[in-house]
Amino acid sequence: MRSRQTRQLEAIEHALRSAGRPLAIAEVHAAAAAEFPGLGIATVYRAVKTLSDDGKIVSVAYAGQPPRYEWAVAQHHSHFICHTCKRVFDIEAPESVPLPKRKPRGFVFSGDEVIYYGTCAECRAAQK
Amino acid sequence: MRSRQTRQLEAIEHALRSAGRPLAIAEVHAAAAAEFPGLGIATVYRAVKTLSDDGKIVSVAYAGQPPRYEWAVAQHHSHFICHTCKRVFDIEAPESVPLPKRKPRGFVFSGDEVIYYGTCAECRAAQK
DNA sequence: TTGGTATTGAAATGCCATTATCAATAGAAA
DNA sequence: TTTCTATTGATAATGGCATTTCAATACCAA
Repeated sequence: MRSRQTRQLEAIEHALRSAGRPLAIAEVHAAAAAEFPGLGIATVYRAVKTLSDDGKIVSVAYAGQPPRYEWAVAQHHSHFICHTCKRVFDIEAPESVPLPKRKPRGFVFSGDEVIYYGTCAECRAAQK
Repeated sequence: MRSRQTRQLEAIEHALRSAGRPLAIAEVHAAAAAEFPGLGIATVYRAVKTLSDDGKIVSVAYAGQPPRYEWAVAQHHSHFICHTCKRVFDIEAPESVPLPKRKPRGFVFSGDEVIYYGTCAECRAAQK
């Protein structure tokens, strides 16, 4: 039961809230440590766990990458993954995704998700 | 450089080829061991690595789950993930996925992927 | 068949993200 | 302030896969 407001907590929350995209633990640590030097990695893990339990952030994980966390927003959105740097960006979700024409007998669908792949602006600039 | 054809290799290849869906290492081991009792897990890792290097199988990985491997097929397809057992099934890919209306400046898209979620027939039957 | 050696199984080892430990620190109530 | 104790940071411990090691085994060319 968290009962005290600390500077490190504020830095971590701020990092996640202002990122606008899902951050891996290492990314959260880097961003928050810029605001609060000396921040320990264990504190990041603890804070992320608390924020996750409280529903303030949600986790996202893709293909062989460590889980990432992003500030929970009501609005539905999709993700864009850069093949080069592996970072995940938020993009506007498509209006609708077609249901598969055939589904295996007995399967019940509950949702879907679209992932777009490509190269982000930074990586594209870097490889020129 | 693999230069001998062994029974364990055959069992592993057969398991992957006949599965029709991506298998985790543990699943490959279970299926192949049914055909070749005593099969070691290290052999599965070695075989999967070789098959992967040869391009005979491709790997897929989702959210917190270990990577899975499926026999490489030319045909494009999507995956269905069962929320309950976490297994991944192949399903026919949708004809087309809408491109996002707005893309961040400088991003270049190279492809997309749709993941469907739900409950598989087995798990649905089990929870009744 | 036989012999040389690639391959195997079991166990040890490596790797690394996450968690637990614990003394020191710093919120915040009084 | 002072005091109590939640929280922190450093680091050790853990847990999970994955890889390496090595003596025993079994392909397969001759």
